[in-house]
Amino acid sequence: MSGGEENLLKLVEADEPEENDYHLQEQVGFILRKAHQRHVAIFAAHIADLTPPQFAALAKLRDIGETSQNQLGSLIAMDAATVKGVIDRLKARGFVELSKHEVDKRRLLVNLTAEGRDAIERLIPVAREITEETLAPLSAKEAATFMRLLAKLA
Amino acid sequence: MSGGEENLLKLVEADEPEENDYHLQEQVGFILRKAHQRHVAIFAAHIADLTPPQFAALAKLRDIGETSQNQLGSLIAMDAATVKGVIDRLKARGFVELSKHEVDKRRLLVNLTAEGRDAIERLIPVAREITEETLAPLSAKEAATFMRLLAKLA
DNA sequence: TCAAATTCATTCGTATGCAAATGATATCAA
DNA sequence: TTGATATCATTTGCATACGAATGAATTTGA
Repeated sequence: MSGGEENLLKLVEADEPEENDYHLQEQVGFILRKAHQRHVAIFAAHIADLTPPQFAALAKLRDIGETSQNQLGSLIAMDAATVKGVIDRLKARGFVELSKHEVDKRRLLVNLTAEGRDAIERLIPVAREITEETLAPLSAKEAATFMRLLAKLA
Repeated sequence: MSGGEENLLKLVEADEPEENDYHLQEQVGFILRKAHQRHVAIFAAHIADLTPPQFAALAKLRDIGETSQNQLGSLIAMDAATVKGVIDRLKARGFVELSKHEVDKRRLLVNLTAEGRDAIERLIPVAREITEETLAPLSAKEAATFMRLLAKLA
């Protein structure tokens, strides 16, 4: 029972076998946040005049055509408050137009304008480059594995 | 040479072998954003009175002790403007205290208060649960692989 | 049928997150 | 030494992101 015993006891005290140290840098949430930050920076470097959420809205509208604002939001993972701001700004830019649903008067329909369609068609090839650059630190095989696992977490 | 030929030609027209369709749901940036959202939701469910960035600041201060605001920011991946807001709110909550650097008068030193230290010590076990729950959709082996690849992207 | 519950959208408040501009201080270099 | 640079912090402006509250319209169910 020589020196250092107290510290050792402290370590073993807890119910679970927890280490005394905690490394923020190794936590999935912290790294996830950094990886997302890096992606956004790559996106901004390629597409300066549109944010990732704005791009997502246009890309989804291209896929499915006219939809209600909330429906669009749920498809691109934005709550009602967030999607409203995104759509407002896209409307101000002339990329989407809004109209009222004839039958269900609660709904606000969103659709691409010709300009919005041109923009998204033009940007999709750039978006492919952004995806490529984001995944560049990984080999093709690693990238495939990563995408598979990431999808499970999302 | 029967019907559909024109569509086929259109597809092959481009320089690169690009598909005509673009699936937002398969883009790494979009999934990364969703995975991050899910993690933040899990975090909030476990720790209601602190955000992930606030937690990160406290955890890092616990690691390294007193530092300047900007230095802390770079360690937890926040720019100067962002870290200022986070520290301001932690100060208002009594979790950190600020002081001027004696030699370099530009620097603003940040340190944990006793209350801040208590809080972070108490929350670290909860943070381990948050990490665990975030990775729960993956097997242990998958989680290890994922963390290794994610770190390469961050 | 009609009251209760649900859905759609808006608004408000709070918290990141980053670019750009600014001011104060410190460091470097001629 | 001093003039040019660089660093630290702050502020402003803009854009997500989400909880909570609200109001309008629709759907449900007893």
